[in-house]
Amino acid sequence: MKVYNTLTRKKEEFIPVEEGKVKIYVCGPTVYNYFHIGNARPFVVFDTMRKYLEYRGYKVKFVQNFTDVDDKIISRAREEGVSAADISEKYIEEYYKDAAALNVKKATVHPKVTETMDDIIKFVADLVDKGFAYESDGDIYFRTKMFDGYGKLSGKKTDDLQLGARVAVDEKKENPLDFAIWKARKEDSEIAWDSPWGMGRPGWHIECSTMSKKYLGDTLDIHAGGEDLQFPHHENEIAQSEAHNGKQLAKYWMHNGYINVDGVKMSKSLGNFKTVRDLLSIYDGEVLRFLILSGHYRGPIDFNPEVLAQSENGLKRMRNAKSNLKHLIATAGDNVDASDTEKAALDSFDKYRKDFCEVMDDDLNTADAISVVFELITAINTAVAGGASKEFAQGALDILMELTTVLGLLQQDAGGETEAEDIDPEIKALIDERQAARKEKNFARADEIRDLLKAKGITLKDTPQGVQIVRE
RNA sequence: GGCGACAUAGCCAAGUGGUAAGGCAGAGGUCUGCAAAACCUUUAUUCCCCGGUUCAAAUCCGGGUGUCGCCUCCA
Repeated sequence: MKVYNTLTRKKEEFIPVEEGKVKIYVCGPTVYNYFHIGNARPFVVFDTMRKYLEYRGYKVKFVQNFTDVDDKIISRAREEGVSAADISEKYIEEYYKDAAALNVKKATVHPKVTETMDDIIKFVADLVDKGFAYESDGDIYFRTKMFDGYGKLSGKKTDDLQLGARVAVDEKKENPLDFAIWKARKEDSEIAWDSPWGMGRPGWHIECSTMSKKYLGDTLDIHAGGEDLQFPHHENEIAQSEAHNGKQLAKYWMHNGYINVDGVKMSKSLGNFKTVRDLLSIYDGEVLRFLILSGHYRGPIDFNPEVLAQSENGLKRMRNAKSNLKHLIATAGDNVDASDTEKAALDSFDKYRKDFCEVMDDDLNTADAISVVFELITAINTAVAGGASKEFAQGALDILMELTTVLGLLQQDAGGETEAEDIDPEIKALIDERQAARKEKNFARADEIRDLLKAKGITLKDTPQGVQIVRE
């Protein structure tokens, strides 16, 4: 597999540090609110990376943190008159709900900053001991000019950075580029931990350095996140970790592009965001996932109702294929074994498996992978046009599900074939009545019943194999 | 000011030297009592513009235009 490595600005062959195993760290959310669709992008993209690597037989250890101490959490807690922990715990729970709706699997470990505090303090103390950090009025700052590689990820040269352009230069620092790794408490009511430098809390960047080291060791295979984290967050992580450990932090750095609104980046500060929670009341999670995966992860996605509708319709085509196959299986009756033609068709589907892997191997080209799935679906639908044996329909369903599962699509049983015994007797009676009416060519009554059930979210499709029942 | 990304049909989108995938929407057709689903046909002489290299360029090189991003917290 090839992946684009931000560190080298090139696609490189992916070779894990340890054969057969992959260690991934993805920067997780700061839990002070529901996450928005822009935040969701890295969750979905790197979850897909993980699923694909697992599909290819790698053992993946996937770590995604929760930043549960932060200015925003503190101020939110203050506004609501509750503790910081109340806020962070609530939104961690909400994270899990929304992530599940997007078919994002839980990480192997979801560490929290508050539970890693001893390690963080030790990490900071080590950096001070080594001379890479210094105390100033209770704060600890990282001495960027001590670290030779500073700027190697973002491609920034320290001389070119326009200092103080957007934020006032802090005279507590030796150098304006230095960044806080420990912040002294400003008032007694603020949440704080005891440290050799007094009561305080960690800076943002140090958390990820400590948590990734704690759970994944000195060198990870893949460190990932949104491209806005490249600088300063990831640059600072490299500086801290490599200064501390003397080893390369990550072999591969992967960054996803933004989700835009009217061509402008969606962000909390601009206020032009849509939370996943709100979107889920209109679209189901797989539609959002489909949208995110329908473009290459490094490119931008413009977010608007039209692309959502397109994703919804595209996903519907996939769901129809699944549901039609299930209906064929359920109604196959005596037609059990595949014919020779069907066997040959089934064998030919292996082409799509190969194509799928080929495009995914090329820097996780999920857009092409989706295209391959559509090509498979066309092939299946064509083969199945005059009915199919149970064996064939099952074989076709298996490969369809094999590929879509890697993408995290078609996992929710929306629009599936409903088994006869699952149907409410009242509805079953109506369906039977409609079939009888159709036989007598009483189409007015038949259509009336169909409309009635449609209003209840049950769609009836008359197929050569009998009536197919689809729930919305 | 420094650094970087992007520009392909009505829309979304893949494609880094060999003559434009796939999806959505639209049009026509097949099937159907009608629907639905599905299948078939159709929709870019052309890939922001201008030069250049090459037998051959959306793809490489040079120049330009436009949009966006990072340099504060941000996925």
